[in-house]
Amino acid sequence: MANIKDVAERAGVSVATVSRVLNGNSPVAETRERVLAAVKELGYRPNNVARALRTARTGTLGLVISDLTNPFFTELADAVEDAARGLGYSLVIGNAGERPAQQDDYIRTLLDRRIDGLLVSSAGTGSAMLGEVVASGTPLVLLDRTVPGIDAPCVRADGRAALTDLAAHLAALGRRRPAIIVAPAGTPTGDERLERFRTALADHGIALPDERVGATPDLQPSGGRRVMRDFLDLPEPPDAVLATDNLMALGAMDELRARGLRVPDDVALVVYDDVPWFAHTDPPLTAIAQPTRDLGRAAVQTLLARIEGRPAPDVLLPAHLVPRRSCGEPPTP
Amino acid sequence: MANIKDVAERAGVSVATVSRVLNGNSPVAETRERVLAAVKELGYRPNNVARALRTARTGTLGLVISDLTNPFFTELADAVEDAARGLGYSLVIGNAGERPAQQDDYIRTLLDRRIDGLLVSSAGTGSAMLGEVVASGTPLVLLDRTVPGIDAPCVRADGRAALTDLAAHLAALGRRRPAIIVAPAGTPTGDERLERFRTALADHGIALPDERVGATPDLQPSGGRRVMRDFLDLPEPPDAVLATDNLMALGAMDELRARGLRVPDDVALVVYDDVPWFAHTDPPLTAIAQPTRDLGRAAVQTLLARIEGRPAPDVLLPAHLVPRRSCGEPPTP
DNA sequence: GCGTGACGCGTAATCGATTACACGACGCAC
DNA sequence: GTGCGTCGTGTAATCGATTACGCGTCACGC
Repeated sequence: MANIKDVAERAGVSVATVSRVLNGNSPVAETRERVLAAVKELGYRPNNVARALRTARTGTLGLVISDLTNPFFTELADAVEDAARGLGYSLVIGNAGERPAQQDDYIRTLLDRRIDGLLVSSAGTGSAMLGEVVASGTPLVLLDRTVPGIDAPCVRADGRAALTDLAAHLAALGRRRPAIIVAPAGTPTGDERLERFRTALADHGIALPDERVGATPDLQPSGGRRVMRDFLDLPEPPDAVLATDNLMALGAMDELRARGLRVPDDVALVVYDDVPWFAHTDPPLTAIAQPTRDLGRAAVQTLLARIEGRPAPDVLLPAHLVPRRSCGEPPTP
Repeated sequence: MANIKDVAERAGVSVATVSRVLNGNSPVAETRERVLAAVKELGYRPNNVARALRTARTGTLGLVISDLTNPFFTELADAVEDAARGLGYSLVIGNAGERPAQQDDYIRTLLDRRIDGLLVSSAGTGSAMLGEVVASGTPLVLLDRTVPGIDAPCVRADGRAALTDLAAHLAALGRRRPAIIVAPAGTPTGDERLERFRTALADHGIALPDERVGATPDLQPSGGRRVMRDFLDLPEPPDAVLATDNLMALGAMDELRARGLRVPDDVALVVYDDVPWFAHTDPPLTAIAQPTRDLGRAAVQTLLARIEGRPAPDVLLPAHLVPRRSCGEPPTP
């Protein structure tokens, strides 16, 4: 591939002039046409590696996502990528697959590649490598999941209003024995959802006892199914279940079907994360929808602020309840 | 961040020695310990940008995927990424969103970044930029979708055996009026699936007339639903429908449910691409499963062969039929 | 005792761009 | 005519690594 020297030779100018014409940093008059002609004839494209070395800017952002095959994160990654591209950045996606070791591996690689900034939706609870990112001075923004002790802005959804609405919704429909399927205790996201759901239910005089709080080790259908099995074996099984992640909801549905129970007649089902599929299930699932695309956009904007040295506060965007038929009320079309 | 010069100074050696210790290219004895100590103390990590400039190897592969939010491609991307990482490469993913212009945009960017090789599952039929990739000498491998006129190996699934099996399966279950939902004519993948399905059915004396071949402009649920609507409005509606993409199948199911029709009692439904979700639908959907992870692995291996100058033929991996309940036969557990 | 080769290491060129600095030409004012 | 500012351009340093080449040291063999 042609380099800047080839262009300079062909145009009969120095490499500095070619660079100036292409970057428009300082005025170039007479020779401009000749340079542009040479660029076109040779099909010259600046080598981004060399440019990055010199300018210490790669034009690349990194995104480490906890599980790319989880539709919520797929959509989030897609939104981040759209936003980044719109601002002239390209994006390197690393998929941690919910494995902290792999996550650290990826962060390491991205730092070595000298990306301009890093977005992380962290798998697991903590990460030694995240401390290193901060120490290295690479701008960092946490996405969807906070990490205690890490000094970086966090962009995520605020589910409180939605959970309040959900409690009211379930109360209005006469559900009295709610249950919740959460990630293992200790994960900030899960704890917060549980806490808030419980509080909101209490406002309607409904209790959420510990035996109807089921934790799964992994965010997978199998875990959701196991918890639902335990719920249904209770002396007083729940009449409404909130799964705080979409994959766990799938497993929960499987168990219900296996027992011949019907949604919403026997058990109401609500899912956190409104992935497109849930509008196509039978019945369509009531969901708590996170503003995924807005989250992606806000995350990139926050990261850009950090890159440019501007102040970047946390961002909390409201999630909202999307009532469908899985709680018993007909949807308002 | 510390660079190689800092390490050299601290260890009291030259930068060349540091480089040699770290790369192990030539023997270094005496000073090795001092260098390693200095590396550790400074937390030195080689700058990959500089290394890439010097060696003309970035250690990065590019993947341009036609639609990342389509679960089939999500899994494919995940598989490619796993395979690449296993071989010491990182992966830049570009999502074309089925827009040829965006795809070209991404390919351009990746070429500018001097990636070592490129994988493309092309959106649309042709692409001027793919020609440029070949011309630029960047190793290229096509994934899942061939592109006529592009001289690059293609890695994809061979659905012929699965379609043959499917025809037999449907015939055995007494289905006599099959239909197929395909991508618009002209896309090699769609044409091939249609052709093969028709041939395989003919072997059982079953016809696939044109009125039961429905094309959608986009690979989306809405398109699948529209085609299914037309099918059901026929004087003789089909008793079995094959959707050649998973998203189209979702739309088709919506239309069936909206009309109160039941799967498989009224219409059998088969979907191309066995994404995890289909095991959780009601009823679980009979699917044609592509060997997604194997495809990803084979694609990376083929690309590596190209990078290293080894011969790289096309790869065809067999898809297979996964019978579930959506055609009427109980699944064999 | 000296040539020879292996070994370990430093010097400097190199990759392809950006950019500080300097210099020549030109125009204008005195 | 001389001095000076402006404009356009070239020269060369630089980013941080890799690596060809060369030099000094040492062991060995004759």
